[in-house]
Amino acid sequence: MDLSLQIKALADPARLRIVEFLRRPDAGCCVLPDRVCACDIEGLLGLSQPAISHHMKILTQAGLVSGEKQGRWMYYRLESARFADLVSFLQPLAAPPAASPPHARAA
Amino acid sequence: MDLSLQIKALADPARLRIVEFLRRPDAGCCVLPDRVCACDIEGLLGLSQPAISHHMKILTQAGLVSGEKQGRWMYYRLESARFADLVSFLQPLAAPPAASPPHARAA
DNA sequence: TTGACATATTCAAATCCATCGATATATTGA
DNA sequence: TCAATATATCGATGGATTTGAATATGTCAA
Repeated sequence: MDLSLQIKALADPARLRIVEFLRRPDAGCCVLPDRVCACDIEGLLGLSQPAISHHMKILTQAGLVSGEKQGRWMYYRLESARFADLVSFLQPLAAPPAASPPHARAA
Repeated sequence: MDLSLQIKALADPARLRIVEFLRRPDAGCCVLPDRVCACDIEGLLGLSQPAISHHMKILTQAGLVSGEKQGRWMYYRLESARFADLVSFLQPLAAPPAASPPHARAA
């Protein structure tokens, strides 16, 4: 529920790219319909395998992705519900403050 | 344009509270219709004045808020357009991957 | 001009974070 | 069982980040 946790998980260029890749995984060695193997992510960024594992852990702990082990491979998937939470939080901030603010001095 | 900059600016509990406060500033010593004085923010969090100044600088550099000096005081305001950018980025990720992914295997 | 006040900046300390190398665990195939 | 492979964990390191104390800058009031 700590929204800050999810935002912090996205506040890293590598993880941001991972999330975008999970949404639109172009090609890849072992891409399934809507899941992505960790090895593909490793190929995407120029990072070491432990670094990828670390980032996936952070994204998973934040609830933004979920992983499922299948044999030797780890398949990851976006958890769109959590992104919807983020959108719900940000949307009021994206609305111009035109109308009546809480402590408006009239009615 | 670096979306990561804006997300990183929000990835801090203090700054998240500041942003929420800017949207709904309940009371305060010198609150204007849709602007908030820095001194009110200092009262809100339990942080020192330099810390507040630092956070406001980061939020401003990210374009999420804008400040206007008025006499001795600094008035801050949300830049909702930037939050709209964030929403635009997150919304596709919040949509369930139901329909045809780019490399769908049928139709 | 002088004093008081609001904010910004500088500096240093402490903490956190991303990354890699080495290694561990687990799974598959022979 | 043994070798190979995919991923996770550990330990260490360098760099970024948060924070407060001290100080600077700018502005108002008298």
